[in-house]
Amino acid sequence: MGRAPCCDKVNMKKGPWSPEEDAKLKAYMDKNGAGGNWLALPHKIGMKRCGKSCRLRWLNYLRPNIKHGGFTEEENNIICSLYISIGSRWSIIAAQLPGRTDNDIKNYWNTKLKKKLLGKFKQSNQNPKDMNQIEENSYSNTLSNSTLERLQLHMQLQSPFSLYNNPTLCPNLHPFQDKMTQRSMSGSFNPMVQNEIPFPHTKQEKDEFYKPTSPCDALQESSSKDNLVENYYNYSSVHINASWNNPMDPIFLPKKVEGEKNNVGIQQVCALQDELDDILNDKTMGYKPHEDHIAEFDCFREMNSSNDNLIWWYNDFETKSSATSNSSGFVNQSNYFV
DNA sequence: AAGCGACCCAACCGCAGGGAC
DNA sequence: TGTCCCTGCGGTTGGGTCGCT
Repeated sequence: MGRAPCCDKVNMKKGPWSPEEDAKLKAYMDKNGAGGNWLALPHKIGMKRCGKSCRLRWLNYLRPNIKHGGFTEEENNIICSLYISIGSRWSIIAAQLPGRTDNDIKNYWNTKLKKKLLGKFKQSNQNPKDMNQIEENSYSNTLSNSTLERLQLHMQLQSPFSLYNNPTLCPNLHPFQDKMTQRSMSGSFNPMVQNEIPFPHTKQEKDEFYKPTSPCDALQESSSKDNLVENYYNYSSVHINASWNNPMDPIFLPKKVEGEKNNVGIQQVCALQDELDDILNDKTMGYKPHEDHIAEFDCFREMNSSNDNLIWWYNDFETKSSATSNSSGFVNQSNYFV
């Protein structure tokens, strides 16, 4: 027994909306709103449309203050940052971009941004044999396309010119995150162990975490600690769902390169957390990146600046593959945590 | 001018979650 | 507590458009 359809699909009109339908829906919505029942709405206004279709049309097209196309550099950066951090949570990403809909951002990402950032890599025919090996790799096959894309972007951002590797541009870590970063650099950090996930667990850690470190934090300190805890865990749940409950998720994988003093992967994740934390908790009254931030965090220029970047992913696999006798870079990396 | 493929984006679909009963 | 219904979300589809040959 399948779920009953949301409406009578036989008599429902599908496909593009006519100007008359738009006008009808808009007039009703302007006057009455959906009234909490989208499914009943088409019947009320005498339209042969599914309620879900009406809702979608309203939210994505007819709603006031909707912007279409013309994404700015700032919006590009926000989308990139959030996608790398939380993945395809389009509704969350859209919530940070006033006037943008999740559908719009999703389409924009799939048709423009993703190709700009990843296209060169995928189109390059270098080492096709090795690419096949990557395809056949058992671990990479267990990753979703979204995760693989995030891995590629994540590693792309490890360029020395990337924002998150530039101490003058990278947001300061919260002392708690900094501490966790140091722990990860010292080798004592193991994300396979639940208690190692950088949440404040003990009373001492929680006190340290919530200690004000800036005027903005001090402002938050004035609100109740319960709210802070709730906000932090609400925010954290985004990360848990996105990757932290899956230690194999690439965004969670620190880059382990012999001789590297800083664990860049963890720092990037912490920086993204910090940034996203600000956004989600509205500390910045809306995302307003510094001009230098925008100028330097320019993925596209990075991609175009060096042909070396075209083979960054392959090289990373090579590095890890040669580090041990195991031929699979991914397997090596996953074994690192076991 | 016609054919073809690539690209774009509005719209659809199925699923998950939450609230009401 | 379980079921039903509705909403919201993310993945996918397919028709329109554009550019190349």
